[in-house]
Amino acid sequence: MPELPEVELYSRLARAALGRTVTSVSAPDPWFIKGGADGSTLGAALVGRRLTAVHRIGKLLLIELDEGPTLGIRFGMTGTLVVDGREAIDRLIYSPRRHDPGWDRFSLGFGDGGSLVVRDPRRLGGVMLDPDLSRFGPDAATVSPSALAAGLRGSKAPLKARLLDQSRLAGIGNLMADEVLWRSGLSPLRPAGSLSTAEVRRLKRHLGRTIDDLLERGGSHRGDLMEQRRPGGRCPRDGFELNRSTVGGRTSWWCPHHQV
DNA sequence: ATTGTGGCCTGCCCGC
DNA sequence: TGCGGGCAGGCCACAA
Repeated sequence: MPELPEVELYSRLARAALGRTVTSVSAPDPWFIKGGADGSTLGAALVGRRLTAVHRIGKLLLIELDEGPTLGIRFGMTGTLVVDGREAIDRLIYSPRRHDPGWDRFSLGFGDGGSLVVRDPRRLGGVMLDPDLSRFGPDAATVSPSALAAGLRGSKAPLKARLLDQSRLAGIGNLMADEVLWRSGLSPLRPAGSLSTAEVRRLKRHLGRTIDDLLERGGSHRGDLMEQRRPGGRCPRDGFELNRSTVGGRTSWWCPHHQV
């Protein structure tokens, strides 16, 4: 599903549209437009503008337009980005493989005939103008060790819940949280504030490596733990049967032996 | 303020 | 063969 690695790949794909001018906006699904805008306000804000920059913060894609607003795109659980008919990701877990044109929830048409399309079967994503960035914590890909420690300090919430909290640390979703905790040897149930300095360092190290690996492998579902996230699944490291329960409101799998 | 819960969305999979 | 219930999780509103 679209977590930090997927959205990073989307942002790289979106850069193919830099410098082009928007000539049309299609927003057939009012539900998909967030923040009080609608199809006509989006059209008025975007048509005639040139794409000047693409950024990412956490799971949010940001597209800047010259002398215009910033377009924010969220991908929810099943959203993909398609530029000039090309997709950034060959397969998205939990998302249907077939294609229904009705799943194209928003698109920009460019003067050269190309397009940028947000495709989202389950409609959990959305687009907005000038998203509020103040509600995001530091991006998980670039967070400093001290900022990570500050984000965990003093919290009694389960470590995994804290990692999923986008206002504390932006970009981690359910699958990557399980993968990082498994690699770090930390239980998702540990109170976030109970980690020692050494454990925070270890978490930070594995966070960086996990993001690098998943980016290279092409998605958050390509983790080493993924295949065993199922009933009867066993820890790839030591063979113990994995625990499964809901932590932070999400289905969680972890090794009862080496994740402590 | 912090933490936890439930609901939204919809396609898919399993059992009957 | 068709059908219905359960499941998936990012995000938000709301409660304690």
